[in-house]
Amino acid sequence: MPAPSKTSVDAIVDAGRHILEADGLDGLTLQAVAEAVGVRAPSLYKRIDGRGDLVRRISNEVAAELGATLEDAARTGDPHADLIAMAHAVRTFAHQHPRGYALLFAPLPEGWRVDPTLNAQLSATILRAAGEVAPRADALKAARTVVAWLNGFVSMEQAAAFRLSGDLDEAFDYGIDRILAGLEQQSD
Amino acid sequence: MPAPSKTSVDAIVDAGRHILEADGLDGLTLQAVAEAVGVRAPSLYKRIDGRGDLVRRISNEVAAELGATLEDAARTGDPHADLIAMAHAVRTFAHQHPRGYALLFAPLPEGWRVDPTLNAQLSATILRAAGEVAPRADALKAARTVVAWLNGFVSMEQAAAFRLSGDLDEAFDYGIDRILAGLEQQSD
DNA sequence: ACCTGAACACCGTTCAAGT
DNA sequence: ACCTGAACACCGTTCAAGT
Repeated sequence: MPAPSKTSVDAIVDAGRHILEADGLDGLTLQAVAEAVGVRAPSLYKRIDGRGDLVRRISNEVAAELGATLEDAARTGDPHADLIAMAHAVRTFAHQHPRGYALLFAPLPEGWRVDPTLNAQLSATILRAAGEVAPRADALKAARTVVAWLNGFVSMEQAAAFRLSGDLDEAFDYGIDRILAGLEQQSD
Repeated sequence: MPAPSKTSVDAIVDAGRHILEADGLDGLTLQAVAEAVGVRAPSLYKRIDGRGDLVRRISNEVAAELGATLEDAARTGDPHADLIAMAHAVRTFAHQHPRGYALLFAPLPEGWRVDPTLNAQLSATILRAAGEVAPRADALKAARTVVAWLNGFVSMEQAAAFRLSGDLDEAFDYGIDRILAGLEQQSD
């Protein structure tokens, strides 16, 4: 007599995302997830391959959403304007899903990390625009400069690492403006 | 009959740093630290206030070391050259103490975080140089741009988040060069 | 004064037993 | 086929008991 399913991978990952955002990675226990979806913790192993696998699945979902957000933001066709729009879109996304965003760049154990394919797709949109504001030969380096600054700014903002006062919105706008100016300037 | 001391705060924090670098934050258990210093786990509570307090003390030690490294790197007096030297010094430090460096910017629970005073001291050296390459009124925003990029670059490098190929040393030199160019350029 | 074993409330994970 | 309780090996933390 087969026992009827009480949950699903999707329900588990969704519950996991909510718990992650509410209680942080430490609060994301299999027992909490199990309770949220209405089973006992051991039953989760029928759908997922343990806690690391759950974290990886959550990261993948966040990365896919962030990728879609990025694509949406790059619509004018003007690479300078698109990069600014993408930067703001990423920052807004990070504000809406702080723990999920942090997961994408966290130094997690091997096998917990986001699917490299998703990460590459994420870079592609920025890479394209960066190759148009900077000399094409510098496209990858230019994209890395933008992404490093963007992720660094958002990460520090979330970790409350900007201790001194001062308007962070203004600092963000200043940063992307000055970086684009540097990339657009002809290097000798 | 008083029992003789078998360990000290310094020994505990030092052992903790070694275990952190070797096994990561998850591996930094009080049992592992206790074994390393030759006592049982409950005895640690005579010196430190639990695991969070240990993490905070380790962060503080790392921050102080990084601060000293930064000061050492800024010696030419030329702010442009000093900023480049500081950027390289931070990256080298992060390579030497990857888990400790990550701790400084990790989104840790309240009460685990590094002493704000140390964080501010850390920024001060960069802030001074940034205020000389950019207009003085933009000093704080300029410093934040450099620090965000620097921390973002190093964090992504450590999280293996730069998936595409390409020379990272070259990308690093390119990044600091272009950012300084942007900061030095007169904004209209 | 410091150290210890025992205990408690949690974890993740495995597995035999139920339906 | 899926779910469950029990069990195991770990955690952090508290505390009474030892010296």
